[in-house]
Amino acid sequence: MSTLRPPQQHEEIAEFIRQEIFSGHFKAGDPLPSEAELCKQFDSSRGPVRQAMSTLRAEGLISSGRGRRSIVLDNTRTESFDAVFSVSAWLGALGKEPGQRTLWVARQPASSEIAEALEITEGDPIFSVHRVRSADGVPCLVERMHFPSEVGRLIMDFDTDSGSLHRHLLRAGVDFNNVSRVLTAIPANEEDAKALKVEEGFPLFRMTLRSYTHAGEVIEYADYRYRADQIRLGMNNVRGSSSPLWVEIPDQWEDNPS
Amino acid sequence: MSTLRPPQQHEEIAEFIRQEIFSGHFKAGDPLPSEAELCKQFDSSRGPVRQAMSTLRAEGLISSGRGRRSIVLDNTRTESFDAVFSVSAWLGALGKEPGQRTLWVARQPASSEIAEALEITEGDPIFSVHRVRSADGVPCLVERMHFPSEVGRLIMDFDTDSGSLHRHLLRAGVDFNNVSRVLTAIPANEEDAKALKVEEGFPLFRMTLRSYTHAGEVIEYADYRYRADQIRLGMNNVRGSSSPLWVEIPDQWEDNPS
DNA sequence: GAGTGGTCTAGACCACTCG
DNA sequence: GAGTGGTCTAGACCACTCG
Repeated sequence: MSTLRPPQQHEEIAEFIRQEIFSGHFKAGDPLPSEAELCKQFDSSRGPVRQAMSTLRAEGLISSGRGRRSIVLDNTRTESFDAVFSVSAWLGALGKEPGQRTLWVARQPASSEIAEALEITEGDPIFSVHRVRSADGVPCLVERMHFPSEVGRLIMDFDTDSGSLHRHLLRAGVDFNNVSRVLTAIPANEEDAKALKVEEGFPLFRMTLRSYTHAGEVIEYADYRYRADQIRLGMNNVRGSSSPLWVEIPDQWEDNPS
Repeated sequence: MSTLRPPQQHEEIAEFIRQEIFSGHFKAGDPLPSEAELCKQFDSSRGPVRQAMSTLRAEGLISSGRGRRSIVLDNTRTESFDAVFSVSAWLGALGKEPGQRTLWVARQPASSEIAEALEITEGDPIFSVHRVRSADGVPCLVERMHFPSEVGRLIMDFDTDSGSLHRHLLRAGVDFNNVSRVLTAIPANEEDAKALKVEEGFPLFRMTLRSYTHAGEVIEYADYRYRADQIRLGMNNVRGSSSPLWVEIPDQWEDNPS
């Protein structure tokens, strides 16, 4: 439906510049056309042009400054919101064929950890799905998703071996508005080890994710584990734009083994 | 100097709302004042108000949508650009006392790895600084920074045991415009192990960082290593805003040990 | 139907960059 | 001094939400 909506002017302008960058017509370091030129080219006032530039700055594609042309930055990979919380979308964007094998699906009472993450009461019913995800057939990460019952109910008629669970939930009208993720490291447990074909204790990246509705209700808590030797996480930041990102030292910092 | 510039209207409005959120007057889930109300309150037209809202959306503090009030999101920690590339600024923001002990400083020819990262020729002179950084006196990360000679020259008259090197370089007029970071995992080598007081092979987070000028020249290549059990990295993303972030699977993916 | 934020116009002034 | 992007005004129309 949103794909049928005629694109807004500022979206058209941003998409034009994006395509020029990705296709290589605008190269890293090149100055962009001036705002005045873009206004003429798109028969637009400055508002939509500036909104497009703002979008591209937020994506880390360009850098702007008073008195000089905006220029194209070097790093062109950025993550769409979908890739942020859908493994299928993420692998698809990387040009890999996503696969999945269900380890188990359950309707169960929430453990204290999951209850806290979902902001419900311990013992409340939740739906859990554990899957191994693969890229071009190679096991790539273990995915453990937990949903409160009003969302989990929508999974009952979904074949978890068949692809993107998030796409299914979006189609069912679930209002995924924003996500919060935390990355740590953890040794592989028995289930991880079997699924990823490594030994127990092998170092893994652990990314936990909470999805919220616009109203702030938690509708998903998920735990993704990747082999730490097989993944890279990247970030681009431009001066003047603060990014929704943070790094912290947990409180048990003082514990100093070895 | 930039701190002496009178604040722009949109900055005042954004700062007002930010303070209301951080002080707890506006709580998670609360609706913000309408744009019309903020226009009256700040005797402003809609432009600056909308620009302030856009800033706060990019910071992950609020969520907006057509037809309804913007609301305050739950996760309020965000990273300023300074914290992105200055360990001193980052620890300061966490309320910890930053410390540093210089391991060594050298003017040396660039290795092939560093030359590639700095986009110079192998063997060109570079300045390197290796330091152990601590938080409240506890060793916290190993920092290895490499600068091309035109920047590195500015370090000669800086006491590397005395604090923020980036602040020194900023004052000297170095144009840090944007940074690109990559996070991976790596086992501790001998120098890491001694500095962080762990055994060789202990799992570390490795964050490499490249800083660029507005013109796209690389002015710094740095390698930070943290104990993987002592750090958490977080990200907040709102639907509709794509963030300058990516995750990838390196090419040697097929190698499947164990 | 009243209120809201998203989009857009057409103008203005300014700080800054660059030749 | 010409050109540029940053900021701001004062208006307009619209899609959407909500009671």
